Amino acid sequence: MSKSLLQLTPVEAVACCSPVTREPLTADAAERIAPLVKAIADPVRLRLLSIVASHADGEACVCDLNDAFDLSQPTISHHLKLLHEAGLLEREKRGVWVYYRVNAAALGDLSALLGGVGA
Amino acid sequence: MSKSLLQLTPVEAVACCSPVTREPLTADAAERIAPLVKAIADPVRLRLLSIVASHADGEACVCDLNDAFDLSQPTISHHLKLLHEAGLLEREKRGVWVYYRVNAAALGDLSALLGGVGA
DNA sequence: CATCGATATTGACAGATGTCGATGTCATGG
DNA sequence: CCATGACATCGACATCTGTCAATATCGATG
Repeated sequence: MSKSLLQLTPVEAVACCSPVTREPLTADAAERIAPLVKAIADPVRLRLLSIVASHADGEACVCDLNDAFDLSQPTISHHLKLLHEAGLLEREKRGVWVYYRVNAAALGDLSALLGGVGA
Repeated sequence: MSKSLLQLTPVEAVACCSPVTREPLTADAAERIAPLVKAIADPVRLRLLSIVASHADGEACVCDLNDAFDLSQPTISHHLKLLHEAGLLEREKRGVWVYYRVNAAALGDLSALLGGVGA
């Protein structure tokens, strides 16, 4: 009943791994983790994530996000899509507007993966 | 006496910032952090970092690293250079061999930046 | 149902990135 | 001082990525 590995979002595929500094990553693990890191390896996406995360109610409307950047609306939409596909942002449409909120566990897993604070 | 901002390695430029989830990143901060994230946003570099970090004595010779991959020596050298320039790996030449070790604080800062475990 | 406004998708393009083979550098050993 | 072996640099190339303008989709509203 579980999804095949290839259907997992990057976030789901990462939740399992021990910290990077503890033991050598396997090639497979690295291939699964890298897309998640890539998702935040861009200044615009870092800001998007940060704005959503620190926004009141923990969610932000796309309309707010567009205004925060000097970029076209399709470009912002593109970055939001990447963050969503990586599993870092959740998407909810309410009426005409679309709201994004961060997947809190995702950033935590990624952080633990790097810092090794977790088990 | 301090280096100008542009001379800082990505790692040095990041050590100052509050967690991504606490308050919106400024455009400047995002531009400084992104290169550090980019440095680990590649499966080969993730593995290199992981192998070095978990290696006995905390350091690894390039000769060991080359053997761990099915890639050409220049390619590994290239990735090591990127990690070094980002400030994540330190480089020491001893005789004919070159040893890399991780900048422990660097990964920690990055982890804290994402996870917000720090202040 | 015609329109409008919010968001997503498409197509195109310039620039960045990962890879390799060839070559350079530099310390060591003969 | 020449050869060798370890590592870095260079130049070329294919692919990936970020961006935009144009267009599509889809609720809401008159």
